[in-house]
Amino acid sequence: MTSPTTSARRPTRSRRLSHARPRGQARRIALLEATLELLAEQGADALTHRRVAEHAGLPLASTTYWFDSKEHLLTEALRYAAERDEARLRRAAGALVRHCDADGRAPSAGEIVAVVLDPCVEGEPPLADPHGAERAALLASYALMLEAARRPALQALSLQWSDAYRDVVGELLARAGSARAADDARILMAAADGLLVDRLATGSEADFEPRTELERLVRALVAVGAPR
Amino acid sequence: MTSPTTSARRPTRSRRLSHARPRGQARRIALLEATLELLAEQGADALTHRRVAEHAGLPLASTTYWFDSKEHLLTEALRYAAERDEARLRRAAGALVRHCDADGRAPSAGEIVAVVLDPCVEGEPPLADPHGAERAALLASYALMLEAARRPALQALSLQWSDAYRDVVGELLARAGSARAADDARILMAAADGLLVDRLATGSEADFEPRTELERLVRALVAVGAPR
DNA sequence: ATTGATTCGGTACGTTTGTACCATTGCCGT
DNA sequence: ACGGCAATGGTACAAACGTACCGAATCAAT
Repeated sequence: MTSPTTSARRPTRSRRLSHARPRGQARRIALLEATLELLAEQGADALTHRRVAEHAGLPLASTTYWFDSKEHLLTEALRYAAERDEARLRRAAGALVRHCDADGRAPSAGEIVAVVLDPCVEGEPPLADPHGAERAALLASYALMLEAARRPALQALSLQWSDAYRDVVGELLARAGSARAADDARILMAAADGLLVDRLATGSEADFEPRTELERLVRALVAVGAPR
Repeated sequence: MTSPTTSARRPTRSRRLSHARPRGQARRIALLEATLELLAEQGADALTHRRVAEHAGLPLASTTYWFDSKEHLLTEALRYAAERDEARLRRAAGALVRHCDADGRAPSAGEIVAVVLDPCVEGEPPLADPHGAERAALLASYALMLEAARRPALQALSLQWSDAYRDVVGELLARAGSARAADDARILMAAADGLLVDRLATGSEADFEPRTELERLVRALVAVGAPR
């Protein structure tokens, strides 16, 4: 395990001083990302200080230096994931709106779905990068929801995340002609979450395509308008 | 290290286990239910042999007697939850179909949604707490999905669960006039899961009503029919 | 009543866990 | 050059962990 070769390999100064390891605040970020990746790859019960540190290539004590406790580490990791994903969503939606405004047209169902699914379907092959950052973020976000279901401290964070999606996607749906944009956005996001989780959980990555199913849903919602 | 067989045994001479601790196979079930409740209340990382045993009111060694390992216990608990929920779904759907056949009419959107949401509004005998039962079953099923996302052994179980829902709900939607019942069922189940998780995660139990939102969705899907 | 198999439950053991401690190191204003 | 303070990282430790062990209790069939 340990290599007590104290005399054989003296730590060369150049190697130590170069940023082979992140230092300072960058180390904090590295620990957060290691936490998210571990959460997605191994599950919540595999999250330990030692595994996080090893996965980040950092010493054990760095985890307790930058985070008060294991719970604090998990909370901050989920906040980090939420903030990053919300920023991504607003960026993607803003780009779409500007693009449509320039053309003087409404966003299509396909474009709206593309914004929603942006982190999940970069390229078509989902198997190409099964342990990638997108999958990690996705699984981490669902792990957050389950944690938040029983931990009030996380519910505010989860609510903010959910509201952001409904706000942004609702704006897009309104432009597409939805008569009840906020409600439709909630349904669309719920369906997207459900489809993606089902896809991950069943491993049936070739049986159906979330994108086409969701486009059908958007068209149905917009076409039907408000009931009564 | 094989666990005791789960094959059917002849009934013991009398139901004498009223006041005493459960014994035999009943003890196995008690451990499974304790596992599910603990999973919902405390999360996956709080699942330990000692906590499960204590929650079931049984000695520590009973957990390793009836289940080879902690992983085996978790797997069997999720299988138990899936089988029970699938049976409940088929029972509820069958009752609705018979009722509609007797009246010579199609099931309404509200009735279909009621079948889907049935576990959330009706307490079941094995889980005691009327309000906790829905949460426990729901959270356990979502925990299963996340576990299955990274554990192939659970994907078959998760796939069977998902297929059962699509099969049963698809039949109901077809009767209601859906032109693409299987696809619509997938969307409806995904939306239901997403809405319920969002409700649990954000704690916004008064902000919206999944039932009315899902009825809107069903009407939209049925009305729009097959595109192209 | 005796027997053999199953079930029960107390206990023990080696490992892993979260976290605390503290000497050392790098950075920066003086 | 040199203090100081933040950051680093090796180590320590009690508690909790999964699991193994084995005598006692219970049951079905003789």
